[in-house]
Order: sequence, then structure tokens, then C-alpha cells
Amino acid sequence: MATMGSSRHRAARQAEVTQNDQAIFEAARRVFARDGRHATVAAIAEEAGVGIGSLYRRYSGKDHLFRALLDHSNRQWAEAAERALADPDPWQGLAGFVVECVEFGQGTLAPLADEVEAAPEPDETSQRADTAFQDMIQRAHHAGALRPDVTAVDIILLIEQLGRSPLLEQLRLQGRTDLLDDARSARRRIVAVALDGLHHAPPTALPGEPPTLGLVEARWSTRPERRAAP
Amino acid sequence: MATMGSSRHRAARQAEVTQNDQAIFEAARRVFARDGRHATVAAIAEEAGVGIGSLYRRYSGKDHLFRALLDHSNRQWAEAAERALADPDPWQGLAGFVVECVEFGQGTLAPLADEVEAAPEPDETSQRADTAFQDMIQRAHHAGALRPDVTAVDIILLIEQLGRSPLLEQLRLQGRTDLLDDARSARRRIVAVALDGLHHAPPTALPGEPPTLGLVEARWSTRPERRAAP
DNA sequence: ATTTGTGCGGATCGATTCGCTCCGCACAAT
DNA sequence: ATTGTGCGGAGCGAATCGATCCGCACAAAT
Repeated sequence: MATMGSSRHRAARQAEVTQNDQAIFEAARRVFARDGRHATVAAIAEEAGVGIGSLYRRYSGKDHLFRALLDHSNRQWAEAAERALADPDPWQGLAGFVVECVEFGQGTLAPLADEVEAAPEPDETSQRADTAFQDMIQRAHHAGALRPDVTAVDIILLIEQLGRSPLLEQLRLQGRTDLLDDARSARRRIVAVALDGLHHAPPTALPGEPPTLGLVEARWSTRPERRAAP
Repeated sequence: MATMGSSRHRAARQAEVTQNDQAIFEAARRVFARDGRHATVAAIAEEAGVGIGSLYRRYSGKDHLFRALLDHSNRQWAEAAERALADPDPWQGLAGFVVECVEFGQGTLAPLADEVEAAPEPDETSQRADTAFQDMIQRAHHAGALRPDVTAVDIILLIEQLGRSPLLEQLRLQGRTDLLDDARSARRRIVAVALDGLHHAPPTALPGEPPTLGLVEARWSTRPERRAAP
């Protein structure tokens, strides 16, 4: 996707450019989440399938990239919280919020807090988000849907705890793209279990198919060639 | 604890030696779990409060150390599973097993599978463990304590998912030893939530005190000096 | 046809960090 | 005194880091 060999028209060219924008940004999120303070710009470029130069064209450096990711993360938190409040059902709103945040990977950037000079200034967006989040919890409590002894902080930590998936990360690293969906589905079930643990109501059926043992054993298997042939 | 300045007797000296053994081993577990494939021997030595030389006296290198950790992990898995089966209450046995494994950090070594030449040969210990584990799940299912739609693999992945605690790891890195117990307690609550989600029974009260918001915000705070004065 | 402009991949830089070796020191036993 | 043991860390060559820079491919402008 980085090569621009077959582009013929101006519009197509521009599309490729913005596609690279997105590829770099998403790759950066994945790599920062996976490697934490050991994340490298080269790894980000490779994950994006892009040369290092193309990355430095858009971002002045590692810090710049990281700050952009933080902003994006704040926005997602705010939007998801407000979307949750818009749901007429307090519990469905909360449950959807948790699933969204886990799959987004909220909190996976936090461990880098003290590595980068990133002022977590309480800007307007994050304040809006925090009150929306608090309202959401309170509403679920008041409706009797959320068990009374769990707090907002519990839920923050729960999201953070499920936001990373070591299995998913390793499979991606191994190039086992065939198993990614299974792994995602498997985590989705665990989220559902946790939500039932939060819910003040009888459990709902777990989503998707039960994960196979092969999913767990995949990482110990002999590596199936790092990537496809060039 | 590495300096041996004040030892006076032979027994005390030996005690310090074996204490270093343990310190290195446990530090290695923490660092491998925290840094994954980026773990370095220097980091392990520092975490253990020990010189690099002392580490290389005991282990021929990184691989050797890692294999020793794998063995230890297998033993824990087997012993915990058998301990669980020894519990007359199927559910209590399973729940205790999960808590034990999460706090031990089972599965945190798996992401290193393809970095090190580590043959995960199905030795006798791990086979014993696997059958014990399967029996444990089956017993809980049969007793009606474990909700019928969760599988053994679900539980393996759940343990793996909760085995790492980004918060705990970062607080340790920041030297905030004052918050470690709070963070552990907070994760313990999340495990309890998940267990209630697994349990085919009304929820039990969450353990410990609710976590404070300060716990989450700690990592963004201005760093309180990396370590104590020398 | 030629020039210009843009986005790109990656070789390459000096600096840093890697796994690991080696050596001198402190202390107890001989 | 001598020996033996465990230790901390300076320092080795190799590898990797963040960042720079340059030549190429291609479309638009001339």
C-alpha cells in the first residue's frame, strides 16, 4: 500500500497519501501499545508498511507522534462516553462503552506517561469526557443495572486491563493474520464475562464461537515464515 | 541486599547468597513479563539490585534464564491445578486457582515464545497439569457452578489477560512502592468481577476497598525522584 | 520534451544500548 | 599469608537507536 506504482490519476494519488497517513497513525497506536517504552519509530514505519522517511515527513519525531496519539485517545474517550449517554438504556450504554473502549485500546498509552514529555493538561475535551463518564456510571447505578459495589475507577481499570491483548499482539507479530479474527472474538467473550460480572442481572449468552485450543498453542508452533514472499 | 558488607558469619553469608538467587529469579520474572521481547539482562540485574556479574555466575545467558523461568511456570501451573482439585468445593477450587494463577502471572512469558529457542516439549509435569486442569473445569461444569458456555480455553485466556497489570508494572518502575498494595488490591477486585461473571450463582461481595482515583492518576503525576537517595 | 514539485524508500550518520567477558575487591576459611 | 568464593561494574565488539538526507518515481506545469 505504500508503493505508488500503479496510480494513474491525481485523485488516486491523493487517496494513497491519506491512506498512508492513516496507516502510520494506526501502526503507531499498535506499536506504542505493544512495545510501550521500547517502541521505536522504525518499528512503527515497518508496521505501517512505509519507509522511515515517510513517517518523518509527517511527524517531527517520536514525541510529536505520541502526543498526537494522546489527543486522539482523549477524543475517543469523550465521544464514546457521550454516545453511551445517548443510549436510552443505561446498561446497554455502559456495556457498549466498555466494549468500544476495550477494542479501541483505551489506556494502552498510559504506561508511557513518564517516558515522554506529555503534559496531560486537563483540556476541555477531557473534562467533558470525565463528567460524561461519571454521569454514565451514576445513571447505571441509579437504574440498578450496575452492581452497587463497583466504582468508576474499577471500570477504568477493567478497561485498561482488557485493552491489551498479548495474544493478539503476538499473532500480529508472527504474521498469523488468519487467526486475528479468532483472537479478537475470544477476547470479546472475556469482555462479555466481565460485563456479566458487573451486571446486576442474570448472565447473557457469550458472543461468538468458543475459542479453539489452537489459538493458544499457535505462538509455540514453529514459525510459518515471518511474512509472505516479496 | 546485594552488598555483603555486614555479614559476619558463614551461615549469614550463605543466606545472602541464596537470597540473591531468589532476587535474581524473581526479578527476571518481573522484567520478562514487563518488557517482553525487549527485556535485557542489565534490567534484570538492576531490578534484582545485583551486579551483572552475579547474574552471569548463575546463568549462562538470557536463554538459560528464560528456560528456567518456563520450568518454574510449568511447575506452578501443575501444583495450582492439583491444589484446586484437592478442594472439595468445585467452584472454590476453580476460583482459587484463577486467583493464584493471575497473581503468579501465568502466561506472561508466552509472548516470548518465538524470541527464544525454547522447546515447549510436552514433559511429564505439563501433561499432569493439563489433565488436572481439564478435570477441574469438567468438575465445575458438572457441579453446575461454572456457567455452561465457558470453555477451558476461555479460562486460560482470561488468566492470561489478567496476569499482566500495566498499572502495577509502571508503579514499580516509578518506585511508587507505597501504591503497590493498592494496585494489587484493585486488580484483585477485577478478578472477582470476572469470577462472578463465570459463576453460575449470585455475585459475591467484591474484596478490599474500592480503588481511589489517585491510583490511576499516579503515573501522570510529576515523577517523585526515580529512586531514594543512595 | 523538459522542468518542477511532491511523496516516497531506505542508506547512512553519530550516539546509545545490547549481551557478555573479565578483573579487582571484600571477606571467611584455611 | 594464602586460598576460595561471590560480588560489582568497567569495558568489549556488535547491534540498534532516533534522525537526516538523498535519489527515484510519477504527475502537473511549462
